[in-house]
Amino acid sequence: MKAFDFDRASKLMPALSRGKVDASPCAACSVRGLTICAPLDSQEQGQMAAIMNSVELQAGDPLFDEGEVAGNVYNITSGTVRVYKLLPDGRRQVTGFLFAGDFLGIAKQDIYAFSAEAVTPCLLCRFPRHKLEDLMLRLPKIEQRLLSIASNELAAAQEQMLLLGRKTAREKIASFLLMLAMRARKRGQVEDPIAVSMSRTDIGDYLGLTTETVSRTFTQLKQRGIIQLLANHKVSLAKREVLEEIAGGF
Amino acid sequence: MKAFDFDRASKLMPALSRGKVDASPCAACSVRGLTICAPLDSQEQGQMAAIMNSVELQAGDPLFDEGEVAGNVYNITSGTVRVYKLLPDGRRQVTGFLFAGDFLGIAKQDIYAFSAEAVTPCLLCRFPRHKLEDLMLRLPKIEQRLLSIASNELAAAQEQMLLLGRKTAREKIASFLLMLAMRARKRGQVEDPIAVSMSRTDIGDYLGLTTETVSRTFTQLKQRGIIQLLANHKVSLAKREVLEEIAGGF
DNA sequence: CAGCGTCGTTGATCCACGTCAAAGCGATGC
DNA sequence: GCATCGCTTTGACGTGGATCAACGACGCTG
Repeated sequence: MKAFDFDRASKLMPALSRGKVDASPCAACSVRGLTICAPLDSQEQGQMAAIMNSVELQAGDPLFDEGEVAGNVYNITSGTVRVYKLLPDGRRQVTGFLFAGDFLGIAKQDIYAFSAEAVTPCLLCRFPRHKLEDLMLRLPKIEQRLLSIASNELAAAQEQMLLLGRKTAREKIASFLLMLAMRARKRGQVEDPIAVSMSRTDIGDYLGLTTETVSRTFTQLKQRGIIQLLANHKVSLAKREVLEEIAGGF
Repeated sequence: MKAFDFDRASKLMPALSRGKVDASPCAACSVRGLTICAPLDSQEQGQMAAIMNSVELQAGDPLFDEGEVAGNVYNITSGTVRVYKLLPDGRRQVTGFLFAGDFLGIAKQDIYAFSAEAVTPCLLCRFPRHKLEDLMLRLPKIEQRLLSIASNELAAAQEQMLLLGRKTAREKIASFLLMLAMRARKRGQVEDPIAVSMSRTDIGDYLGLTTETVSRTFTQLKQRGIIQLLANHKVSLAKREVLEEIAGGF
């Protein structure tokens, strides 16, 4: 398990060393309503901003690795992050994709239970855990929000277990596309031609399939006119009802 | 989705209607150290006990169904509970087994995201959610404990996704047996001849396999001398190191 | 202690998906 | 404009686990 390379990270994330943030970085935040900051008033947001640093990542950059001391939590402002676990022989399970507005870093004890990497270029807000915990004592709303986020993630994890354990390849792909559409809608983005920002390999590792099966299943759905594969990794859900029927109870 | 039948439940759970609890039911509780009550002093435990009801279940009894209004949370005192989700055509994914000391009922919004049933006869402590939420405002330790429980469950869920998406049948069974042993140890029970309280079907639905495959894999491990199948659903982990090697990074 | 129902085991066969291999197909750089 | 590289697609083939079908082994009940 490779440790987080802070020197490399500093070069890759210029904002990280700058330290000082803008006067009111949160005022302009487009995902404020979605995330952990949602229940806070502007004075309280200021307290959050005071312990926050901005982080910028290139596609492929690691955020942290499984087993590492969990020093920070993150809020994604833009971009896509993948979260995954590895088996010793290299088999990988992507346990989630995170988008703008999503929160990252809830950890049992003080050790990350998974690794995280940028899928696309990303902007994030980083909070040192111990400072956030101090702040939680004064602002219990944060802790409540965190519990609510954890509950939602738990429900999503159970849905994903149902998918991994009991759905066919076609049902998995259909569920995946609908999940992307649903989450794009939640953060106010267009949800018909959805942007599929991750590779076939990432999708396969998320759904418990190989890239070949993912590719074949996309082709099959395309040939039946259920989806359209467009340029720039966009996918149109031509027959959403059919997709919903295939997904089966997502 | 069948709603929870309260009348039937009342008959099945005599303790439920009794309402009044013993003077200090928690003092004698054998799982106090493991569960949500762990961080509370005896006066605070009294406050918990005041909003608590005892519940007794027979094997197979439902606790609640997915989609139902999440009115209660539970603490398991003894027995085994299964938590699961269904697809419309009846395919089932067991998302977890719960044992003495485990907490049940963290729900996103106010709707259960899964169903729960007794696998064996069970004793539980039941807390009405709204009363527990009131108590949380006065005892933030409870909320912290709940967040900690949720974090642990999240880590376990990710481990299970790795298992479901990327492990072979043999690796799944090995991981499952080691998980049972580990959890038996945590609650202070014997962990070598482990008690396997659930059926092959339950195990299959937990691991994303069929009963036949579960049975064949058990037989295979037995023939290789790695485990022994004893009477009364007990299994001895004859060669635990081999099992750990097979499980691969659990 | 015989009869019955549930659960577990075993065998034969099938198929959805994995594996292996090679050919498109954009992007990027020279 | 053409070589290169990574990603995706497509094809041929193999296989792990599912399915279908008996059969055995308990535990329960009368």
